[in-house]
Amino acid sequence: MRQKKKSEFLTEVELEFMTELWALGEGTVRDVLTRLAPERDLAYTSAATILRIMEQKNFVTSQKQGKTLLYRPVLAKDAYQAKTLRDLSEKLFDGTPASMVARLVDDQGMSEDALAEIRALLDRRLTDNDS
Amino acid sequence: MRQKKKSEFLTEVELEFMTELWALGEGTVRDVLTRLAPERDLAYTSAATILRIMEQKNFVTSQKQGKTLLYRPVLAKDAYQAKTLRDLSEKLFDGTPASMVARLVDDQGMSEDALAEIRALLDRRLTDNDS
DNA sequence: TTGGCGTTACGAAGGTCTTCGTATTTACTG
DNA sequence: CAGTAAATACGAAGACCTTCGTAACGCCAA
Repeated sequence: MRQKKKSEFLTEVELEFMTELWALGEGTVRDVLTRLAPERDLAYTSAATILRIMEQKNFVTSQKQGKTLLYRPVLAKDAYQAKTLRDLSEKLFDGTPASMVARLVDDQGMSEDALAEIRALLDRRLTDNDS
Repeated sequence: MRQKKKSEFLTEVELEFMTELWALGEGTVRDVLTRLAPERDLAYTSAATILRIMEQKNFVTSQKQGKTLLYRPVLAKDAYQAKTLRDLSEKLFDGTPASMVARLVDDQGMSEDALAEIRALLDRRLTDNDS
């Protein structure tokens, strides 16, 4: 029985759950469910199933805490963000991250401050590498 | 019969096809199929099905050219890129596009050249706004 | 120990995605 | 007009995703 399709990325719902786990650091089914918007109205067993599947896919690990399972993200949010951007850059931006930034800067309502902040970050990164 | 789930984004394979259509401007099933990597080895009828579905979803339009259909993207690549970034920013970057750029810049896999290019882009944008 | 309640495990239904085979249509050629 | 080659339309299979209901499990209180 093959390990199916190496699933590298979170599905829509999995991302929804992982977002809460990242915010919490760790959490039970109940913890995550509680944090979802009230209008989400997902059955408890559905949430449990989603987390169990996420563990099968190695997106989270679990550990028994009394009678309940405590889930933890395997990958930090930072790392997953970077991974996702790399993938998107490759698939939709011809593998040139600069074109991604270009599109962001052109089309998003990014504030002057945000832009300046990013440039400062770049300067720091570039001089660091020069050393 | 409801209009199902309003599908805003391309699936994996649809993006693969749309990428070729964007590069071509327009094209037939044969045109797109020819441009795919040889090892892709997709049946002609599969390609035709994918484009037909993409038309149902309003990602492309078609027009008869002799006996064959000529497909055209509905959305320009720029516009789709922007749309995708907006969605990603919202779902994975707390709705702050600047944090997206920050993550890109932090990523160790990014080349010196790419970083310099991004800074040039930002500089241009900032001086433009100063005027 | 036993009942009860919250949790976990499992299976199934309904939907989408990807791929292909078969059948039909179309335009051209003799 | 009939035949051929290419294109289109359609249906179906198999995979995955999302959701839930039912069953089994585990802990604690009376």
